[in-house]
Amino acid sequence: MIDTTDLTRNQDLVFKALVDAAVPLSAYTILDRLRDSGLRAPLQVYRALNTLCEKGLVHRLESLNAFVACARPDCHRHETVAFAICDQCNQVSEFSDTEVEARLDAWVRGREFRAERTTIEIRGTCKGCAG
Amino acid sequence: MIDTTDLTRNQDLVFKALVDAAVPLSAYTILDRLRDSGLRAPLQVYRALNTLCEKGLVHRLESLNAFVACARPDCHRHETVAFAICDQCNQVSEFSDTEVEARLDAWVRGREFRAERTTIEIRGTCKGCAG
DNA sequence: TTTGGAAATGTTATAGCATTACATGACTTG
DNA sequence: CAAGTCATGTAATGCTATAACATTTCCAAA
Ligand SMILES: [Zn+2]
Ligand SMILES: [Zn+2]
Ligand SMILES: [Zn+2]
Ligand SMILES: [Zn+2]
Repeated sequence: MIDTTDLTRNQDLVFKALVDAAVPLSAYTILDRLRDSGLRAPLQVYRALNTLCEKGLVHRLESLNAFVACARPDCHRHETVAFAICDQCNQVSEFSDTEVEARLDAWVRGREFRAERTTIEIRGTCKGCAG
Repeated sequence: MIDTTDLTRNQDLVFKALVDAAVPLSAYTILDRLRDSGLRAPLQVYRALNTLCEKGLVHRLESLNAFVACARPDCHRHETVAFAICDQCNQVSEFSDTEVEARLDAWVRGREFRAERTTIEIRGTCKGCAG
């Protein structure tokens, strides 16, 4: 289980901003929303985001250059998490698939490639927006 | 099979720069390497890259903000291509796995999500660099 | 041959994302 | 207290990508 009690002030502000948004936010959007709370510079946000990502409370979405609060407290049981991202409403669905993990792992092991971090992002349109 | 004969001047320059490099390059690195060939502005490179990506001759690597020449002339038979990227030597291995595609497709179809573009990128260390 | 449309190009400026460098402060531990 | 570590503050800079607009090239239809 993930611990949210030992966050510093800035980390807590950034995390709460992402949880409130419920959709991915860029670092600069987070900064704008936290200026009234005292944040002044991008680096304050990026530092908090780095720590939050390391703790697994936040995920970086590479194809958006944005960050989203983790939707699944147990996602750390998986090495790899996948994201389905709706380009209309920005909703993100986070999931994992052990078979996908196994196939990718088999591929890299077969080539003696040491995997550190895997990104899986599906961009498209969600059910509600396609309707 | 992919056709490389109908490229415009700028597209051809950018494509050859990527083929020569054999590793991913950022748009600005490409621009630097092509200044002697007449390119002056980022947009000239980005426009060529967009076209090359649409044709499937080039892939964008989201986790690097960089571009790489397609290594597999037949990769278009697959909706989805995966990349193993060595952070030491920058070598990229491009592959596809129909089972991975099928599992991801099953997930999105189950939620009536319409997938447009899927990114799979594995960052790590290749066999040669791990020693 | 002319003409009109589509696509590519050239150029400047600007917007958006991320890090470097350095100084300061808070807190712990011996 | 002194030293070490971690978080913070601030300014400056660098990297990535697009907007806006003018011009040129090419090709096909009239
Ligand atoms: Zn998660
Ligand atoms: Zn949607
Ligand atoms: Zn390819
Ligand atoms: Zn390597």
